[in-house]
Amino acid sequence: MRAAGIKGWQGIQEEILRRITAQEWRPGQLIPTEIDLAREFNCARATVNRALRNLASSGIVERKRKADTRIAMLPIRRATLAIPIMRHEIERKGGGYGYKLLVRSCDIRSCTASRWLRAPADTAFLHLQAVHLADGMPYAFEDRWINLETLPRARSVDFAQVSANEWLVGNVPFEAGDISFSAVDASRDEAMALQCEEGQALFMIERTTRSARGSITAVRIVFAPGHQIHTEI
Amino acid sequence: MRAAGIKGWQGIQEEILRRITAQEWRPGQLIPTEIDLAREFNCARATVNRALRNLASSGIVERKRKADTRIAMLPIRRATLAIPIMRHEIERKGGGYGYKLLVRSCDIRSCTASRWLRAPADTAFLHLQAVHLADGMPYAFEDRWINLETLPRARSVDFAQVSANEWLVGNVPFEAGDISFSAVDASRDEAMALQCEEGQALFMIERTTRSARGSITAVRIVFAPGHQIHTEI
DNA sequence: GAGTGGTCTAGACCACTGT
DNA sequence: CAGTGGTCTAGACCACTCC
Repeated sequence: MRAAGIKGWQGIQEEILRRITAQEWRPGQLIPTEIDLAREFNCARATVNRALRNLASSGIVERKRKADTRIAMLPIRRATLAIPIMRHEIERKGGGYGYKLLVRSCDIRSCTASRWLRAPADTAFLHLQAVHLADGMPYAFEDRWINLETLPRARSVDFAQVSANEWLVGNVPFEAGDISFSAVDASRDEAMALQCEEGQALFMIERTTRSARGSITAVRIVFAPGHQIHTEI
Repeated sequence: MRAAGIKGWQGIQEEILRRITAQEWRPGQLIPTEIDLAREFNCARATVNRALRNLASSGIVERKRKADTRIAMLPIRRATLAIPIMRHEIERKGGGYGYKLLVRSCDIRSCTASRWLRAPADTAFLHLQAVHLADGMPYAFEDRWINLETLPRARSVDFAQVSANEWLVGNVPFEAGDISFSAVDASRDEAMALQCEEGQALFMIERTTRSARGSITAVRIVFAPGHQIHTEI
């Protein structure tokens, strides 16, 4: 007979969480093996596995093979946050989307961009600057470098109508990359583009993306004052 | 015979990603059912399910039951970021951790905090302000409200030695909550606590946590200038 | 070498949802 | 009502790692 209320892998997950928060299992402690838990909960090992795998992806437990059975948390949590396309984000908030290209320079060499994208120093880039608008008001300012060695097609694209953001989504092999979030004081250019005061605090996202063939693009996006991103745990 | 190189649920995932980026399957389009894919890849449906479930959790595909079979992406990506304990974060960066409690006020009523935590207007709170230090330098300033109705134990805790951050981890039932990230101009208090200029751009995290018994705590953390959080996709 | 987690399979039942 | 994804089971093999 299974304990009352323990149903499915989610039920098992909840029971494990309960034991952790009730201090029955303490941070750093090893917990029983999948087989033992399956016996206890009277279910298949795969079900326990699913629960523990999910807990591991949330950072609640750590799993290694063999005697490093399962270690309970050294408490870290993971939050997942959505990285939408700018136009979708604005339209979801009920705003009318607008886009204005400010700068488009082809075949630029930039040490900064090369280092950022870990590309050879003489790599040719397409440099773009643009503003995304919500109901006509500046929403975000985007400063982007596109690697023309790995993405020569971009050379012939006029980014006046379609933002690089959207074009890349539809035209680029699946990407990996890093993302950073931080806060910066608005530079003169950014203040001008976003119609805010110089020095105002702006939320910034920097990201690089790369494919199997090499680095693709690096972008720095600063949002109009007050922007925030939100997620639930 | 299975197609060359397609092995396991990860292989299936990669093949699906390849088809998406190769434009064989386009954003918004329905893709074959699990059963059909299992036949094609010559594997069990559970294996296909695992691949598709993972893609769904990354935001690459959307899944609904029945005819809303599987819709390929309206391209959103999800990043997961770690939410560590302040002390661990600082120590991982190689800094010596320090902590200084600035304010501790018990049985405070605050309309702002009540609204923030969706608690009744006359809820009693414990109000804390503290600074986290890395190698003696201000690292983050924390302004926290703890709901004494749901967590009366907190009343008797002296948070001078152990940060609320850590105490809560070890003493509070498993939590849900929201997190927001934004950028703010340093207030006078924050500038003082962080030894920076008033008005400087600071990275801010706001989060609330709640348990089954009700809301627990709300906290606003501002980091010293230059702080950034990082993740990979 | 033995034990553990990672994964796969073949089959099954259920819940939801569009027709 | 029928079809789809969500989940569970019982059994199996493999890779890695600790002893």
